[in-house]
Amino acid sequence: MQSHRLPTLEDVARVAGVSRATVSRVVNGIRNVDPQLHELVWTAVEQTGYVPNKMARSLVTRRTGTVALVVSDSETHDDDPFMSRFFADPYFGRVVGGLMSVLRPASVQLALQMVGADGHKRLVGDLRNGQADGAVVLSLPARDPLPGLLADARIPAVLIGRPADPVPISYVDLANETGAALAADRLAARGCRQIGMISGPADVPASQDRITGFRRATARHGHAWVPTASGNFTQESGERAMRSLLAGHPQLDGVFVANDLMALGALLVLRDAGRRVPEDVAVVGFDDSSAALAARPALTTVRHPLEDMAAEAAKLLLVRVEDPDARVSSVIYEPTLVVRQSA
Amino acid sequence: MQSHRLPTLEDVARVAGVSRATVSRVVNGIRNVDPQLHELVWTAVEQTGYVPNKMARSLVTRRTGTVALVVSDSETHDDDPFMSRFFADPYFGRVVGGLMSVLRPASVQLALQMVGADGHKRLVGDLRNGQADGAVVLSLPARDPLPGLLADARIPAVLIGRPADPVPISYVDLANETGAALAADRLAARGCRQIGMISGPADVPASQDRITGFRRATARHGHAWVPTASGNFTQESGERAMRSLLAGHPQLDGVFVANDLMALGALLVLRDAGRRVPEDVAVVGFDDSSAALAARPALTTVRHPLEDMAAEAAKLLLVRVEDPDARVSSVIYEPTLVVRQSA
DNA sequence: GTACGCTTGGAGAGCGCTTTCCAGATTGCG
DNA sequence: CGCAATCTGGAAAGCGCTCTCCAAGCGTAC
Repeated sequence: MQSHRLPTLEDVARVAGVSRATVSRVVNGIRNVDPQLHELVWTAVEQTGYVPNKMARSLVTRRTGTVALVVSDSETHDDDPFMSRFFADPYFGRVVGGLMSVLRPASVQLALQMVGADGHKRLVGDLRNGQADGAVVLSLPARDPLPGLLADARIPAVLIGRPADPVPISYVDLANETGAALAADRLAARGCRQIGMISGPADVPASQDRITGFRRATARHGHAWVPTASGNFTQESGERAMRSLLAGHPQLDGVFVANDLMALGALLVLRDAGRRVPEDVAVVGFDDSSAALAARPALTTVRHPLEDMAAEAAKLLLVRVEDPDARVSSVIYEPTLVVRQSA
Repeated sequence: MQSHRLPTLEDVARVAGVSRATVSRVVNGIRNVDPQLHELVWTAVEQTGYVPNKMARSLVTRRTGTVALVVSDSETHDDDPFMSRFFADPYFGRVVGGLMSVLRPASVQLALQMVGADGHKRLVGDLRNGQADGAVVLSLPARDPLPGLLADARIPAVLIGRPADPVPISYVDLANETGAALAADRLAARGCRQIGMISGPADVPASQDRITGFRRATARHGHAWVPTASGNFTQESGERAMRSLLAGHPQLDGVFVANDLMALGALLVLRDAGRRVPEDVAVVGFDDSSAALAARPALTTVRHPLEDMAAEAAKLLLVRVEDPDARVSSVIYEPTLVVRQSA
């Protein structure tokens, strides 16, 4: 084992009896190098245990081989504890898993970045000079200025979930409206007469789309008006919303809940209220997260292929990193309904 | 906005009319620099929009300001899909959240690294020359060689969960035995006569400790023999284990389940079998994950302060990065029992 | 036999930053 | 008032790598 200093290109060159340039060419597999020299160099590399220094390489190539996963919450102050709660959400893990599935084969690193309202400028600065080659952005709140800043700075970036305001930036998203419509159709098909909805926060695009899509579809089925209570995507808020919905509309016999976690809460409240699911009240969730399977009765829900979407985002980003002038593009995934027991 | 080239130290120096060295000193807050010059330099920095280039800085300082979160699964081949499943586990998110809570205030980046059996050597190589300043290791399988390799290479590293074999490396862990004993005490206090256990995989240290601790404590309470079924920490495996346990020991009136997810499964099976919880069968889980609260009845469980532990791991790592010769240390957390409804 | 084209390896100029070493300026004290 | 001691800012040497020239070396054709 080397004492302290790690072997450098120089060392390998000396051992192999060639110049640094030649070693560099061999290591990077470039150009025509005499096969004999090629061989010679490789043995020298093995022998010295040489590993190229990433920093030095990046300094000249202007490439880091890293992309950032930016969790942006512009409404949160930088040292708020809020965001750590976000990490516990299955959402986060699914995204990471999806990203990794394409990043790892491409030998690209993933660096985690959290940024609150105050960090936007610094983040863009850091990104601009090679903190990372690009960024996948998870924009929590509505009207996040970050996508715009990123676009202005010409930093390769891909959003997961469409931006609230139109911005020239690539993104992947789910056809949330279609998904919500699927839920509405199911409820209607079951013959529900009095349909309600538990929505997410009103200012999140994905949440808005689910509301719009659900309303439009129920209207098509003859339900002019759908009572709605809103939560913030946590189980607890789902319980609260269900309680209020039930209080206002006792004959409710079908409800669409904008995510599975809230649906879980709704299920508990319904049970406590003595309603059978799905006999008395049919429930449809959204996301098809692991919670949906864990629920009793198992949740009928709209499948949200988050892993695939994250993987696609990673692919788009990689393309964009390769060619910064590539066309801005978006990929919209079609949700499907997963029928289980709750509706 | 600059056209293409970002401003460098040189540029700032020219604008301020001083040398690069002086700008560097000011930017890094070093040495005595004339307050007037200091001021001058800062305005030049603002004016040019200068952001130090991390790569160049790292190249000379040998510091990256990044630590890696290594998810090691030496039993998995590098392109197995297994690990992506791991990300969806709340465990992962809790660790990330805990790490971030100390890394972010310290302005240290977190880079995600997954590594299977084949990647160990490369990982160590990459780490050794400045991929990252150190690593927090999440070692999934038993007998992972990685901790040893890391120690040999003198790479600052901290494990979450004790290593299977003794290795000179820092770690944080939970007093799993104590936790299991807490569960046993609770079951005994409730007057359970026929106690069973659903354990995790036999080769994972944490799992072993829970088994040992539970057996020892039940023995103290006069239960010489505890029937045990094992799972792999998933809900589904918990269901299976519960079914087999119930089949073999119909008069079971108390069960300790080695994690909450499996406990969730056990609860479902018990309900299907017509057993009331906790009246007929008392159930104690482990982890106090969000699943424990979501369960009905809410799960009595052993609290596993994973976020705190991860935060501590980050602190230990930071210390070690600062002083590589710091003493190897371990921090063991004491679990507590969270009594809810299931026992 | 000379000229010309092509291949191949080496020299060397940076990439942007930190940091050591030194010279010049300033101060304190005899 | 002079000399040593102290402080400040600049020049310059790298950190390890890539990549653009350039000079040989070789083969071919005239």
